[in-house]
Amino acid sequence: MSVATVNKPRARDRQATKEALMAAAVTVIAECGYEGATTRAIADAAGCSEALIQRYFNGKEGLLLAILDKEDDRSDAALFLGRPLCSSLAQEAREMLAHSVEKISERSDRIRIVISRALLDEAFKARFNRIWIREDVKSGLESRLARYVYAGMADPDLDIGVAAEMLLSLSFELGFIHRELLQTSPDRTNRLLEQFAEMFGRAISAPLSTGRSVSESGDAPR
Amino acid sequence: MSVATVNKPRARDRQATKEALMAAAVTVIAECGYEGATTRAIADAAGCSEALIQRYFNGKEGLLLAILDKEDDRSDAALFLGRPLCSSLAQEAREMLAHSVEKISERSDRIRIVISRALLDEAFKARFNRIWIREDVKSGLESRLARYVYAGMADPDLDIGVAAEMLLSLSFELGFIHRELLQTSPDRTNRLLEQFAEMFGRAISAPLSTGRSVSESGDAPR
Amino acid sequence: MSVATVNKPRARDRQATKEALMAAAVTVIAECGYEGATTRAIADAAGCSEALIQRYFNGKEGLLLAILDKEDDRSDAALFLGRPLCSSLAQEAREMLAHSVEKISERSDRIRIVISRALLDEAFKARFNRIWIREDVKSGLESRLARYVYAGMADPDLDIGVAAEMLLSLSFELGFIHRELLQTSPDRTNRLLEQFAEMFGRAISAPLSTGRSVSESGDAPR
Amino acid sequence: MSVATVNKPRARDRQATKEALMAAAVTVIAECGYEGATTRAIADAAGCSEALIQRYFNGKEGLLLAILDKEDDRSDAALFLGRPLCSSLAQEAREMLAHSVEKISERSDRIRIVISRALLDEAFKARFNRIWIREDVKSGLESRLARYVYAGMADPDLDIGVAAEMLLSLSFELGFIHRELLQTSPDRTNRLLEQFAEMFGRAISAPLSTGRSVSESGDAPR
DNA sequence: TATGAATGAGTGTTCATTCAT
DNA sequence: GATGAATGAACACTCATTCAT
Repeated sequence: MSVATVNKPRARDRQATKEALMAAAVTVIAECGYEGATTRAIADAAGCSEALIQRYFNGKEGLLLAILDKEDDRSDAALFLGRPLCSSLAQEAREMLAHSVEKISERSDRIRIVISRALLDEAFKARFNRIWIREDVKSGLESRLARYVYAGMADPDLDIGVAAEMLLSLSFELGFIHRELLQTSPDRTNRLLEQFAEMFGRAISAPLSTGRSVSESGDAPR
Repeated sequence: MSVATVNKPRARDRQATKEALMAAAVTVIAECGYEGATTRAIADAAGCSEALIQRYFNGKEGLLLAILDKEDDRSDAALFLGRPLCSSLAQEAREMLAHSVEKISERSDRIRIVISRALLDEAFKARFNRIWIREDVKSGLESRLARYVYAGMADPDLDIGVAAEMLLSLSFELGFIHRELLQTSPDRTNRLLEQFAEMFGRAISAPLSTGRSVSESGDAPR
Repeated sequence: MSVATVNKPRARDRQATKEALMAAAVTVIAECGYEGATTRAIADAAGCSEALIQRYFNGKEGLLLAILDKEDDRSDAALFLGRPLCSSLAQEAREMLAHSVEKISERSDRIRIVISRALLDEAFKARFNRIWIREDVKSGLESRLARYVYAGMADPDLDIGVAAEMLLSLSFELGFIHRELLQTSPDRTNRLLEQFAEMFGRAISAPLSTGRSVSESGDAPR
Repeated sequence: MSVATVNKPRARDRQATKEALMAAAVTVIAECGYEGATTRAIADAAGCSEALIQRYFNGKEGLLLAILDKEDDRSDAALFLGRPLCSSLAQEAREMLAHSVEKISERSDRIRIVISRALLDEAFKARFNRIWIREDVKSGLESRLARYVYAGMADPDLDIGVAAEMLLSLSFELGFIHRELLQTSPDRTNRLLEQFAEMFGRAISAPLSTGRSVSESGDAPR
């Protein structure tokens, strides 16, 4: 009614508003937790009205789901999988781990939110797994490892699938568990990364006589 | 008068009620999430009045903290660390992983609750890490690995600390991430465990010449 | 340009849309109650935009008022009042009641809505009564009854106005209260209608003092 | 924290609070309509906290149901039915109508609320009818009328059940429709009551010859 | 003109917490 | 000490309405 009535009416751009809400939600939830993040706070952060969370996402839960669905990004893995093979398995592991750690860290807020919720909500967990478990990524990784086997660099007796799984596990450990949960410093994470890669290389390298010879000596200590 | 008071459950009840509340809280929170778990539901599950959560734990948050503190259990790691060395590194890894996976699964509810919260609450995360990162466990594990090195079974050039960290990482991956988050089946988890152990053994085994020379000295430490 | 505008539905649509909105409102309100009926649901049912409720009716309340005003339909009562007199008062009552019950049932949704609201909203009730209480209908009915008196068929000592009121009361009872509120079956309603008509006939045809003296003659008519 | 912190903590009397809430609800809903009556306003009027509406009545709807259930009062009809017979049928009708009108007017707020809602809510209507349709009252009334028949004062050929229904209909018309909906003045209501009673008496009195004689003259006026 | 994006005031409801008993 | 009645602040969500396009 008075002069100061100019309440910015926000751009009338449905898509932009939806994205502003999703970005705001990630920020606020990462800070306050899912239930701690009020729709009011999210709307304020997005610079729009609370009601739009209901209209566009069918409520707060829908907003979380939309964030989860956005996690379904096929592009960055493809990027890595398309690169030429490395000169050694250790180097391959190093680059794969480094790539993963970086990608995870870029999306760490979203991942924290989504995993935190998945741990306590069965339905959400199921949906999360449908999106998170990337069989294409795993099989892409297996293909690469298979090429090392073919090149005589990796032990043909090993289960390539398990090796791929181990690499994925280590990347999640370094990129998420250490960095986001245990708060390991970047320096230490990098050192671990280097040495995990080294060890992984040794673990699946074509057997030098060592592995065998040692097992021949097979006497248990003590 | 004084006689009649004997009828009422007294003093010792306090401790029993506290524990009933904590157990109820774990159950209810695991089911509904932390904020989804109402004090009413917890009190009902514990068979007492809501007000006691206030009195005994200084509120709901205090109850969660009490649960976290209970995680600080020094006993089961000690159990494993006290066992005799294995006949091979792969076997050592196998037993360590199996032990961890079992222990984690026994406490999976509490761990899920606590990690879910730690991911989104900085203060809680700090407290969690003070309790969760068990330097004693890690150094115990390093000691065991060192004895394999001393026995010529492990590569003395490798960083024992990193190897221990890798083993811990793999155990968390298998015991928690796969079992609780990714819902990997027990069968597949066991298969992964076997092969991770195998690969870990190869990763840190002594290389060719070294292995031999040390293994010649082959007397078990201790 | 001028040709193209013909493609767009124009001018006459305004009235059609208004009526679509009113019809939709009756349907939706009858189903969900007045406050339960959202403008969105009404607009959807009418196949147009919510904003038109604002533009055309000046808001939701205005839409209700428009519905109420439509109740002001002079035609059907006239229809009945224009018919020739019946051969008996019971028959007159029967036909009048049947006519009313039918008319009420045709408009039962609108009536339910409007009465439900009138019961709890003084202003609305006043407006409702201005429209609902049809003095013309009542006096038309009185005229008819007067003609039965004139014909010697009805007791001239009775208050014709009261008799008309009684007939109107009974028609409302049968047509609305029984059918819409008490959910009396159509069969039972019809049986009541027959006998109410019969009793009404006896009530106003008997000469005053007769009650007792005639009872001495004790033969039942019919 | 300051001096003025003394927020009356209300008597700790569950039953009293429940009744205060129900009374407040009747008042507020009668004034504002069901949906217009906010739980906040009801709680304020009752002098307690909103939360108690949820706790005690399971929400606003439950509060309305509780009000409806209170309508289930067997006592006042019994009062009337226990009285001695009157000297005439007209007098019987007069007293019955007067009694009903008075009882309805005493509870008019509750009845308005409950009927207003029943008109637009099928489930509520069903529940309302289970409580409102008092077969015991109707059969009590029939018994009384039967005694007039036995005394030779009422026509034995008439359907006593229908006569009772008519009386109940007229009482509802006078007591509720006229008084609460049409806002007929008390004076006019009383005049109608007197004459309705008179007419009812004539309607069911033992038959007179008039009926016959008038029907004999059977030519329709006009 | 008609639309639909946007809003803000206000809803019923929840819940950890307090406190008289 | 233990209870449960009571609370108030805060919640997600609704909806009639406004207004730029």
